[in-house]
Amino acid sequence: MVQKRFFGSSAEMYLKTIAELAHEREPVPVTSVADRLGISTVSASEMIHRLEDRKFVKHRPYKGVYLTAEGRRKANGVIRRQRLWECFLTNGLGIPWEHVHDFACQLEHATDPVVTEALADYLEHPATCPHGNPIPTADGEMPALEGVPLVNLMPGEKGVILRIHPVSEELVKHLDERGISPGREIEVTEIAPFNGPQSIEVGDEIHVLGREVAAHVMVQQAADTR
Amino acid sequence: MVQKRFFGSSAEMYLKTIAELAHEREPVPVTSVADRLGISTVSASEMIHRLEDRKFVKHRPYKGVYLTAEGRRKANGVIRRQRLWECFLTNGLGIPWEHVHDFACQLEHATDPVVTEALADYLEHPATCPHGNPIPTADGEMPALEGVPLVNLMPGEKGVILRIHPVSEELVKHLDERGISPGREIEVTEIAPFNGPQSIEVGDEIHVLGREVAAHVMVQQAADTR
DNA sequence: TTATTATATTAGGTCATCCTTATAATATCA
DNA sequence: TGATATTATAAGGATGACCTAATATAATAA
Repeated sequence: MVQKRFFGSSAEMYLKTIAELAHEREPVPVTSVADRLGISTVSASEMIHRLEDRKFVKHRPYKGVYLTAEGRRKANGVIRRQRLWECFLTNGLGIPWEHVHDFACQLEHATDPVVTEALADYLEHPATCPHGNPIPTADGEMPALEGVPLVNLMPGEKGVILRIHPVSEELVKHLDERGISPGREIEVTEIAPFNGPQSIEVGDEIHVLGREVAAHVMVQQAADTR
Repeated sequence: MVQKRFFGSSAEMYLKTIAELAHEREPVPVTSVADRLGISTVSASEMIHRLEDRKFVKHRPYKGVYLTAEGRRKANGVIRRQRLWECFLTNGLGIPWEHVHDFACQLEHATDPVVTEALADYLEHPATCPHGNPIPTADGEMPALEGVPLVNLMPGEKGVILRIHPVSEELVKHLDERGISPGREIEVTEIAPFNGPQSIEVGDEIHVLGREVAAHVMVQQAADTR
């Protein structure tokens, strides 16, 4: 029987999206939420009001949305489920890591807490998903995040890729095609003028990354040894 | 992003339900479908019309519903996903087999074909789910079913439990508590008068099963050696 | 064959989630 | 400060999946 959930997968997507956007900018503009979810701002606004009624978010008109403590807990729960599924899909089922994001996104809304925790046990409580992003704890805490956005590095600076913010499958695929994945060492060789794209050395190759893309790649910056 | 499916999980539940009820009686009365799904007959009727428009079922008023070839393929796809998940939840995650039914039911509607087949590979293509029910093939064929309903056995007749029709978690739990699970040998010791319940010997114990329940237990009947 | 029961349909509603179009309010920049 | 751009809200609709109550029709059993 199709069970009635006390709130639908849509609401979960909103909370997750707000949480993901929140550590780029807080408060999160409603417009960004709408864009990311591919819906109209009117609909997003509507839903955010409903989420506010249920005390999951706080909306400051013309500023943006914040998660409440409860909302953050819920959002982290969703993210936990998604990232655990990503681990399983990649490591268990052998699905290429650049594809698992969307599959996991479907599964995350259909996963009972009992299944989530059994899955975590089974996977031996991984610290991160295949993209390198930390997996929230069972009680809804997000582990502290390290690293700086790749886009902040200046020419000559080096680092190790920590994680890729999985905004979309296209982004992940784009990076994967350029050999950029967690653990790889990179060096910024050049930045084009006028806030232009970065040239990045990965292994023996040099790739050019737009700023938008590089903003979603987090690196552990190496001590500058020039 | 929440993807738009060309039809929702509800429709999948209808098809699955019709398929499950079909080998008890064909055509399947709309009332049975409604009962099983816990919805009104009006709603069921409505949805069945929609499914008929899409050529998944054929409805004969006052008789019941049949699946079309296409509908059966779809239904078997859903059942395949569910039963594969049941295998994983039981054998992989160690969730007790009497609990996995509902969890798998949630997951089945959120599972991409790519994931389904990767899962099947991972599980090494099991023939049956933990309840003993056959898993349809990737192209939507349901393997032939053996066995007779336990309720058909007469006192003195013996057999081996092949599978339990997973109608509900309660049914499975009820049977599990009485030691009735696939592979067990049983003997009918008595049938109470007036179409009453059966007494079943399992191991050293004797349990009494209502006819409704016993109708969902399929057995491989042993040659009568009295 | 008729009365009873089972099944189907019609009409009118609810709820969540989305939409477009139009207007109002605020922010920001020149 | 005033003009422009951004953000919010209001109004009206659409859709899918459900509901109840009332009525119509077919099946079945006395």
